[in-house]
Amino acid sequence: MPELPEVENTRRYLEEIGLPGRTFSSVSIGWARSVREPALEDFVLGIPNRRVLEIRRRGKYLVLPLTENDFEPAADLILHLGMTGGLRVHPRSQPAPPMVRHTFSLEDGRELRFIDPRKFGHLWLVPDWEDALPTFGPEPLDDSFTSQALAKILNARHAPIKALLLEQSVVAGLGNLYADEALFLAGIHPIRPADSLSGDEVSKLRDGIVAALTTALHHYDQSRVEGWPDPPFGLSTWTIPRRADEPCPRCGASMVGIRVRARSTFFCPDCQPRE
DNA sequence: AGTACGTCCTGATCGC
DNA sequence: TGCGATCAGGACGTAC
Repeated sequence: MPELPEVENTRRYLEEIGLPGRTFSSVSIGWARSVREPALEDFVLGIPNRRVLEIRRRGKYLVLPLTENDFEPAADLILHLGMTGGLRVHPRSQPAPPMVRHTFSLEDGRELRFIDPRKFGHLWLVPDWEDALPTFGPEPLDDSFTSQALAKILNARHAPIKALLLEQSVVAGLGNLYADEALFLAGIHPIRPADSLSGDEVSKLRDGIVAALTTALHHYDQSRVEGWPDPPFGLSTWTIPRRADEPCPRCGASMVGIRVRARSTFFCPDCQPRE
């Protein structure tokens, strides 16, 4: 699933293939419900003749400031990949892969293709992205993501720590897989109430989050992939097994699978004790 | 306000 | 072997 490392990998891919500086000529929306804002006809009218200034990321969202005069941002195009979304830039002559839901044509003869089998991805075209999206928690790869900042948030909440790690208002960019990975690296049981974590545990959790994300990013940087959904999604080379009864990579005990907030959750009962 | 759960989607996998 | 049922989960709406 596209989480922070997959979205960041996509961002770097779009930079490397030279999307910044390119101008859209048109857009084709193949699934109208993907467009969150504005109305579909206004979205389609707002794309042509606008140039991509840069490609930014906030949590799992990609933000593309667009301009008409090369300097002043005229609007922000926001892309969210949902669960199965991916972006590709191909020559228009190249056959489109399956499940392309939206196509942004570029003036250089290429197309930005939004692949999204399950249609959970979303698009916005707004004056200012910060006004269109809800409040985010800290960006976990920024210097501001300290254990003190994390503790302040977690100490005020009693829900299972796993559930809170999935909330973008707690930490921006974590999803189900990296939340499990971070808890494993920190040695913390996923259903521990957030406000029961000691300062030392919160510190280990912060480090686990950073380690899980940076390890994945390093993996993607070693060999840039076009991003989810398309193999290689190489997590199997380093992540904890997401299947019950498989051996814990650290101690060999059988991994346990439970559900937290209707999300599949895997942990090692020996490395992540309940108490 | 904090917490919990249903909903949207469809391809892959499970189970009888 | 075949086919219907279940699973997967990011974010939001609704309910308590």
